[in-house]
Amino acid sequence: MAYRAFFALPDTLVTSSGQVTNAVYGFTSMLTNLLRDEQPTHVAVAFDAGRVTFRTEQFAEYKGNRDATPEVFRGQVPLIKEVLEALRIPSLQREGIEADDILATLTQRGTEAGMEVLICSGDRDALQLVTDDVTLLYPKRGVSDLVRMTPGAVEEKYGIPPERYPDLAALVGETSDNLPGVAGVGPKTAAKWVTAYDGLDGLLEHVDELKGKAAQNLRESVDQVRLNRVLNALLRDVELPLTVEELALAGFDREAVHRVSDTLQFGALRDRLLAVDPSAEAAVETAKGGVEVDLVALEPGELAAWLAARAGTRLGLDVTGTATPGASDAWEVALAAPAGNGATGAGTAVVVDLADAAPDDERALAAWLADPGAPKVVHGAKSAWHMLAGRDLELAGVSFDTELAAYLCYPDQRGYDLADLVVRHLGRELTVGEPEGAQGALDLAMADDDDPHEDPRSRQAAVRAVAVADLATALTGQLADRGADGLLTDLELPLTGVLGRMEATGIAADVEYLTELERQFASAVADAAAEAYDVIGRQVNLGSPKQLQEVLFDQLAMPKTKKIKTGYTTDAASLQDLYVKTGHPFLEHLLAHRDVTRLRSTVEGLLKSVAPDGRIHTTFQQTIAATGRLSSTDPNLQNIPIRTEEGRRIRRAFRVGEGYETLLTADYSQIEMRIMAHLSGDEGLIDAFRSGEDLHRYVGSRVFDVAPSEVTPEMRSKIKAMSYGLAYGLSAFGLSQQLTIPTSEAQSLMDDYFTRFGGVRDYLTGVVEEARATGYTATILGRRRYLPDLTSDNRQRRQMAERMALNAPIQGSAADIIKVAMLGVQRELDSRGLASRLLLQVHDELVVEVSPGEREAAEDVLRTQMGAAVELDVPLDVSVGAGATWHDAGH
DNA sequence: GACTCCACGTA
DNA sequence: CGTACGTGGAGTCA
Repeated sequence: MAYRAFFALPDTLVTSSGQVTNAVYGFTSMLTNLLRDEQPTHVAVAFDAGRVTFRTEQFAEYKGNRDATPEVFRGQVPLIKEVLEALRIPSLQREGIEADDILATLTQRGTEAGMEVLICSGDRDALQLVTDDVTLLYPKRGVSDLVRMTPGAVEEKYGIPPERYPDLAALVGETSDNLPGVAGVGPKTAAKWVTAYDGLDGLLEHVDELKGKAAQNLRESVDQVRLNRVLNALLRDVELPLTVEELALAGFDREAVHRVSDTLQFGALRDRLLAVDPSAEAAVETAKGGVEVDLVALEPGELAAWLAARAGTRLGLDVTGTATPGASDAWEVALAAPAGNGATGAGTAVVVDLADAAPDDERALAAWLADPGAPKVVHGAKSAWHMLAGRDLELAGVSFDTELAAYLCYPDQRGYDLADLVVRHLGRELTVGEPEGAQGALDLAMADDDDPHEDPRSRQAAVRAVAVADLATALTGQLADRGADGLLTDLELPLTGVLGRMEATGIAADVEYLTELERQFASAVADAAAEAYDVIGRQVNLGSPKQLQEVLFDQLAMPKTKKIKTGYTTDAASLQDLYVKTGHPFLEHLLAHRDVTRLRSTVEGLLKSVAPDGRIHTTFQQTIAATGRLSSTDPNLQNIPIRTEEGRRIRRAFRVGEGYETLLTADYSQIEMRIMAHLSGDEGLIDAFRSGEDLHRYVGSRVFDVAPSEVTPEMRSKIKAMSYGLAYGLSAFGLSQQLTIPTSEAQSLMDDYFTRFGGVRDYLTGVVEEARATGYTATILGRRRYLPDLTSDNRQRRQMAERMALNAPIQGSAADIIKVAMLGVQRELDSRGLASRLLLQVHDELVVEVSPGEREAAEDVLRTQMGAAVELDVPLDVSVGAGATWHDAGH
């Protein structure tokens, strides 16, 4: 069936890392439909074990006409087995035996056990197994269109009962098995003979009585026919490691289903798959039983006592509201003691409606939330912090964050949705357990609006709070297994508060200036477009790569660029290249148009993001980057232009705010190279940093074997490109492209580099080897990234994973360091009573808004805390700049 | 409207 | 055939 899927589906079904998935996708899809439509109680999947079987021993040419199994298919077989493992469906195979023999054996045993049996196979030999209790689902077309072959259907199609089918096949032959049939004998003749003589044996006994050409041919190939009959008989007594009872569907390993769906990039198929999980129903039923949450309806004023009764217990906390930095609000708070404590196994929860809580309860809640000694578990502490801050409620004492914990355990995952984590780690669905007597959500919705305990949304909040508390227990162990408990407690969790403050503060924007900038960029866009249209004599959408391809490669017949999925690339590097080759003025205007369009859209985005307070509040994502970096969204303030003068104009729009003295920026110089020096222990590189000499000049003098003063700017830039490239797994080819030099020259440059800095080479090869052995890379603070693809059979996937393994410890350690520094900076600003405040982080840079008179103190805090974040074998160099705008504060 | 692809900005 | 991100526009599909 997998093989059929392989041919039925296009090989363009491929993951982003290049793994073709048509066979595994098609197979899984078919299996999903079977599970859904047939509702089997027991399932197994049989595999062929190899080309050599007992049949090839009896007839060397058996299946000898088959081409070698395509590599692209073969590579997917282990993936199919992974899927099956996740579904807890046994895979069976045996050396020397074919899959259909295993199916025949299982059919035999199942029938003996009184079961009804369904066989799904593309091999017609399986027809012989069909009985009143056994149906063959035979693929008609592709893999989704299955015909139910019952005894009646076999009879109708072949004119014989199923048990006679092998007799017929022996006479007709089987092309796909390379079994020759009797010349001139097709299914019609064969069926007639088999019926007339009551089977093949009867026929062969009376072979001399038959008349005609076909009969003559039969007499000449009796031996082959007998052999065919022996070979096409399926074995029904293969020794198997499992009994049929052991094939009972156990329910999916949902975590594994998610994991394998992640790697295979199953989207809709993942959902279809999870929807047919036989265990899901059980989970939902449990929830319906109402054992998940016991939502206590407190009388006004009772919250303090409820909390006091649970003093010291870690409670789950769920805040409902909106977490828009600078405009956040909280509406409702749910608190829960974890399930499993009470006799019923249900979590106990209370819900506080912030809009109309009794003053006593409000005070009790505020005190508990702000109490650092009252431990809390949250899913997404930063959001909760924002929402509560919107109500002037302080949040402290968060001892666990299930979102951050899941991120630290599985940093490569796309998201950490609470419902998904609950399913993965608790084997439950995040559904509202219905209270005793209630008929459903509709009744709940129609209940008294004023009582939060009757509101389904309140119950949902309570369920989340319980789930978070339970999840914390499950994830605590996993976190400890990965040695990441310290990272959570000492780094990521305290950082949420720092980030929350930064986001809430925002950075002041000069709206008038931005508006004027937008006007200028917009007019430059129009000019560039007009000139471009003029050159080619027509108007096209310059923002459409598709239309540009027509202009460049059809109308102007320019040389083709690098191929991409949708034709040929029109990216800036290629356009520049084309311009050098053709000197065509259209390209000049097009490139200018691109630049200025981009700038305009950046400015537009910023203008849209300015909040009523005149500041831009980004959101720092703490659980996105697999290396441990932060990312910035809505808007992204980590990719504001800096390289070109035009772009730098945008940085002037970020200003020191009213009532503050100046902006201060502090960045680490060459932090990644310093980490490389530290991790590799390469003495040359360490000396380079200790010498205080310009790094690239120093390295250049060693590689080119000249005095540092002799290093030309050209040499220096080559060295710089290579040094940074090394941390990304740059190849000689990549280097040659970047520097526009021959690959051979790039290769010898790299060779020379590694001769001088052997420690770097040893480190880089060592880090990949170690990651392959352990399965993960680690940063200096022990942040892990798991890279299962390091042992992939697929070269593209493997090499991609190798480059990730090279980069992750370096980029990730830099991320660790600046996070530690941020905690230190915040702590020092607070303890010294300074009003200056952190605004932004851009991977190796911090931006601070300085309160009047604190210029020197703030700079001291930045230099000290950033410089002392960790102890490396090389100094951490920090450079600081000040100015009224981000541009002027830069350096 | 949801999604993918391309292109491009940052470190 | 260099890692890590986020965004906006074009194009496509249901």
